[in-house]
Amino acid sequence: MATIKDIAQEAGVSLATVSRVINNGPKVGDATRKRVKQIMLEMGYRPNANARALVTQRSASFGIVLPELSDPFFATMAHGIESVTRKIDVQILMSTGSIEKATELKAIETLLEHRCNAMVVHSKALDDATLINFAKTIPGFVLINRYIEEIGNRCVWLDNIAGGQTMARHMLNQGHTKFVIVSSKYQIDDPVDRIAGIKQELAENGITLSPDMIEYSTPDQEGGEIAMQNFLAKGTEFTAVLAYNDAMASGAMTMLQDHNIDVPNEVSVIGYDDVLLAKYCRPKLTTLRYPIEMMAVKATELALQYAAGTVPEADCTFKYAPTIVKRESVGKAIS
Amino acid sequence: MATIKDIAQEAGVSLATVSRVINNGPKVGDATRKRVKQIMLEMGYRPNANARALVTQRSASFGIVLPELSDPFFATMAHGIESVTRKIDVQILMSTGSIEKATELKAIETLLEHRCNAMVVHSKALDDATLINFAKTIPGFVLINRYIEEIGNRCVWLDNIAGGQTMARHMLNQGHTKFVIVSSKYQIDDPVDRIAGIKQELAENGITLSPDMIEYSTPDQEGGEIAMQNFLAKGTEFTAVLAYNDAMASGAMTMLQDHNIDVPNEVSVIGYDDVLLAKYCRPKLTTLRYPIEMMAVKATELALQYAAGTVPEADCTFKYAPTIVKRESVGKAIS
DNA sequence: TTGTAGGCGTTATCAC
DNA sequence: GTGATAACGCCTACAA
Repeated sequence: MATIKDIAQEAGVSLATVSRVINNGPKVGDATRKRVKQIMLEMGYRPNANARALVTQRSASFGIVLPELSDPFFATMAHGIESVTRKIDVQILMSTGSIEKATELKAIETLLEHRCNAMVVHSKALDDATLINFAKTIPGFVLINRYIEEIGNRCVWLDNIAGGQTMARHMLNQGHTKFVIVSSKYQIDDPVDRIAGIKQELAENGITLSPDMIEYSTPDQEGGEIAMQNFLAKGTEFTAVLAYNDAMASGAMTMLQDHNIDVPNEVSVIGYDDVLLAKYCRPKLTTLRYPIEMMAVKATELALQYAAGTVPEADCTFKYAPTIVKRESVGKAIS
Repeated sequence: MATIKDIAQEAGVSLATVSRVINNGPKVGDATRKRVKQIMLEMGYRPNANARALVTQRSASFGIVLPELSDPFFATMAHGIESVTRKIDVQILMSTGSIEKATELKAIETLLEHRCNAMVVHSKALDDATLINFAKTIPGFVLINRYIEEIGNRCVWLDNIAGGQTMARHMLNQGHTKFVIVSSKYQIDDPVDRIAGIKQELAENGITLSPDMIEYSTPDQEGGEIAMQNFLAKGTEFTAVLAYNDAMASGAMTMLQDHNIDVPNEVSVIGYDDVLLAKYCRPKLTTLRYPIEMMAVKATELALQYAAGTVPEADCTFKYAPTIVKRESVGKAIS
């Protein structure tokens, strides 16, 4: 592959001149510039990103670490990130850390080896201290979907407590009083916070939730089915189910329907996330919109800013609140 | 950030020795090795991937170019790729080229600038010649979802003609005779081939499809709705609809249901791809399984092999055929 | 406006 | 076993 040297030789100029042409440097004669460009084209010259990153001390790639791509939620997140990096001609270097401490750590370190100075990371397993430490040494380090007070200005996150409250309130407004929660068995912050929010809102309305009104399962369609099956088997009485996410909500609905329980006429179901399937399942799912794409965009811009040394206003915060999307799975409580 | 030089100084050895330790080189004293490792740990040393790539002449990252991530189909593809690169500690460098010639080209070139020597690319807009040329200069260049004869051993693709035949045959077997196709308005190979396959199969059964039995629209839920709306508006008679993909099928079903036409009792619908939503929509979608994840894995392994110089058997081919997944959206034709 | 030279962090080829 | 030292391809003062 042709190098800058080859071009220089062919054009009869020095390396420096070619370099200037490549980088649209200021002081190059018009004729020279044109000729060099021509030759670069002919020889199919392609700058070596590695060499450039080495000397420049900064990579042209933007790091992202997320659990996995097959989940539409994360795919959407990646899409948000990509939508901004694309505009500024920056490549995405992707690392996956499947919600495991070791993998997440490794994911970040790999990005570091590539000298990414801007990255948005989704980490649930790593402890605060580790993350804080990274934030202090990596200029453009930004966390998404997590809040750590000490580095609050580098966190783009969703208020899950508010989310839980909103879900509960919506059901309350429809007259529901018998609640059941279909939650995730992975006890990261998210499910914990959401349940806290729900309980809080219910408590304010004089309702307490006994532990057996919560079933924990894998946060997917199947998990939702199983959780609902358990409630049904236990003979639990309820008219409102609050799910950890849309997939679980969908699974719960399926199971309900299999038992000839009508949604939303007999039982109401609400999801969380508002991913694609919420629109596709029948009845269409009423859910909370997790503005993940918007948040991803914000996080990316933030990371880029920090990396560029542009520090945002002092202790600004990037907290988002989920909003309700009313579709068809929630109805008035049967009186 | 600490460099190999810092380590050497601190440990009182030469650069060469440190380098050997890092790469588990052969001739290093046990004591020295241990001491150096200790110091690397203490100083938080991290090899510089760029420097390494520069001198080594090969990148530790695997390139992938795809249209976009928000589409679950491509997210699944990316997931397949990631599942193999993860095992061998290789990072993914992602480029998006939104089915446009210029963008696709740029996506590949960027990867090249990073000196990726293995990549799997999904390109629909670039012409054969360009792709063939890349295949000849890039060791580990592999195409996915596209077949070009000249570089057939670097193509991992799905037989869409067979797919079309399979769809049609399945409907035929249920006794259907009145067909309608909901296709994509983007005239890349895929829809064209599928329609060809369908027509072929129908022809063998004495059925010809007039052009107005095909509606073209955007290949998503909304496009499916619009296409179906058009058929309904035209008063077209049919009992079987063959969709370009699951999203369109789902849209068509929704529109049918909105008009109180029962699926599958009055009209049968079949999709293509078998993405997540096929399981979520109601009735559950009968569709063709596009083994994209498996194919992505294959493509990745292939790219890695080629990049390593291991040439697979001479003119091997990597053609996949979609298989039918029977769910609930197809029924016997009403007699 | 153009050229020279030093260095970015590694690996690899020699010597010792 | 270990240590110099020359690349790798590029950028960037500093000279000319």
